[in-house]
Amino acid sequence: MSAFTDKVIEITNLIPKGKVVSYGQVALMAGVPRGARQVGWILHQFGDETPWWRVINNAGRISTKCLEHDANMQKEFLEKEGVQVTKRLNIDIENYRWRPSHEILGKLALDDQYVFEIQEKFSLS
DNA sequence: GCTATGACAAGGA
DNA sequence: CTCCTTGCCATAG
Repeated sequence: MSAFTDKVIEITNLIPKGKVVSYGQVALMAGVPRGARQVGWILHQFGDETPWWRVINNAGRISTKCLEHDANMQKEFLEKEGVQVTKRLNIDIENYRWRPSHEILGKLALDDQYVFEIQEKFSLS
């Protein structure tokens, strides 16, 4: 396992119940700003040890294709936690997005400058 | 070391 | 809003 993989799993486990994040956001926090695709790939492999259903794409849509853990299952998991999901698998991501505190970001072995950039990016919109 | 493969993202049609 | 294209980058083979 690489450091990147460890980070992704660690971060995913930090997502609070009832909140969601985008793949790109996880990648950003893991230190690879454009590693969104890898995040999806990793969650597919380690889905049994992470709350993978709290990670969706930035368009607010569920995009899993996995037969073992399909979109309908993810929809039910989220609704059970209080997250509204439409029949078209749409989610108001900005309303449920998890905005990690500076303390949490600091524990991810990231330098302060990087942490600052992340927070600045998510404080917008 | 090189190519193929995505549970993505963003911008254009 | 929905499709399509291009850019991305860690893994697998």
